[in-house]
Amino acid sequence: MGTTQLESVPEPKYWHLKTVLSEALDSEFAVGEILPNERELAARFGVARATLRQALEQLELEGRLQRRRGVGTTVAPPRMGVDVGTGGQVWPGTADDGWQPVDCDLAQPPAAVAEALETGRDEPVHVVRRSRVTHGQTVAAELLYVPQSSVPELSAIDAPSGAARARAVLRELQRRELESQDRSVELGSARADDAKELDRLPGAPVLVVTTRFVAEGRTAALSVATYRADTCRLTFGATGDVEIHHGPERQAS
Amino acid sequence: MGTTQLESVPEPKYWHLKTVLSEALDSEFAVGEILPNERELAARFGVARATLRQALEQLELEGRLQRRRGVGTTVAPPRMGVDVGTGGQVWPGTADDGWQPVDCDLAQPPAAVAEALETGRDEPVHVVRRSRVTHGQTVAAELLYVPQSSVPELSAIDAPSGAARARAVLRELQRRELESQDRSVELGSARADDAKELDRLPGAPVLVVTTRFVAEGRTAALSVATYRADTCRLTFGATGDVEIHHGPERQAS
DNA sequence: TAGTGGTCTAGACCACGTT
DNA sequence: ACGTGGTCTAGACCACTAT
Repeated sequence: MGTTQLESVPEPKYWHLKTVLSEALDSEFAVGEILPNERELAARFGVARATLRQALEQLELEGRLQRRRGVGTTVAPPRMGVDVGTGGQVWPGTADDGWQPVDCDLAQPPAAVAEALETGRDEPVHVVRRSRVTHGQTVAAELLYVPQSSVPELSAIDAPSGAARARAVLRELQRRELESQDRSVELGSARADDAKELDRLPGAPVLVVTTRFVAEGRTAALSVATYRADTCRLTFGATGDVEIHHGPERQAS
Repeated sequence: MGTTQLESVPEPKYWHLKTVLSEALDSEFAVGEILPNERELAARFGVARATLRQALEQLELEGRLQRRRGVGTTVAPPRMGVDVGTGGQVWPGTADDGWQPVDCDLAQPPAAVAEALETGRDEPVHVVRRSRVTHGQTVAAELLYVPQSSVPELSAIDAPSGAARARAVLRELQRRELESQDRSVELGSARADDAKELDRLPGAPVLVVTTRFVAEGRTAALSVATYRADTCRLTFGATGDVEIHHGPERQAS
């Protein structure tokens, strides 16, 4: 037969689109460049806008694109390597690692956190909020849960709340001896408050890094940090400059 | 005024839906239970099917649901903790960690990999494929790139390819002294082949763990492992049984 | 063959940032 | 005010799994 094998394996349109766009990004666009808008791209490829969006969503998930409402779709720079677990075993706030205390108050933690901290169900704990800024961008938001028993000498008079109190809690925590820590990473979606801090929409994909700090045989603190999954590559160990990435990258003029 | 504050902050429908469903999952459904189908759920909530699907997608991303074409939507068990980086610094294949060699052949690596390996552009390297099985489920697929210079004594006669050769490459690799290794984690989407191995659709969200093995000052091997993001929580360090999770969970009868 | 989730369409309106 | 991406609808058909 003279027929070429058309769609004998019906690859989804959005998948094929994604491939085509991905190659175009490598060869025809520079980092920071603005793509044509969705309606035009859809028309150009002869698909419905929803289908085009499905392809764009995937590319954004992979960190190739950045979309902003009211602005447009731009070509994203390669993901930045963000070091997690500097030097292995240190209390939070010890190193100058880009974490900035935001505020702190006393609140009842979620049930799952209370369980990990081995505190009573209704016992309030210190909740320290911090945000991490790298290369001028907020890449992570953290909630650090510290049981009152972990910082017994904290004076309530110092500051009732706010960044000053956050620093005080961290300072008291660092006076204890850190036995060990363990960490886990999983995929999540940004809660409304985290999303705002990270300059993303609610539900945006994030990498949730949970760290448990152990001192004197007990969980002395629990950190839940949410990193922007689109722009961050979490690195562990010495050098964080390994670049495993797609093709050529140029800079927008 | 007698008006209640209706939608003064117009929260998206799918977002609200997600919240409602999430609570229902906690209180009214058991792990493994099958939800009503999408058309019925959409009708029940009075939304279009696409909107309902947007909520389900998010819940699946968070590991709360599992959807299978032709079958239905089921309540997912809590994510399993998968240890990454057992004992810190060991060659792949040393520990009994659930990794199984699949096959191996000589191929030209992607440009980015060749760069990290510091091999010549067109120089073929050993590509070992392995898959990791935990609790009876394939949770990860790996491509391990090993330059020929890292396993100089590998005899070509042993086996031309296949699992036997994969084991041979690993064995030779383990004879060298491992200096250090560094690792990074980022979000990706499954390529077609990985997706098949992981029993997911192409484009499914995965956690990509890249490990660089250093021996004699050079990158002796590079591992790119893709983990199912929906079912896995990657753990680092001693105990991997910290459970930071949502509400109550029951078991399906 | 029946029922499920996956893909796709062609519209509409809304929220947001810029001008 | 305008243009962007974000949300939503009401359909249609397809691919897969189980019976």
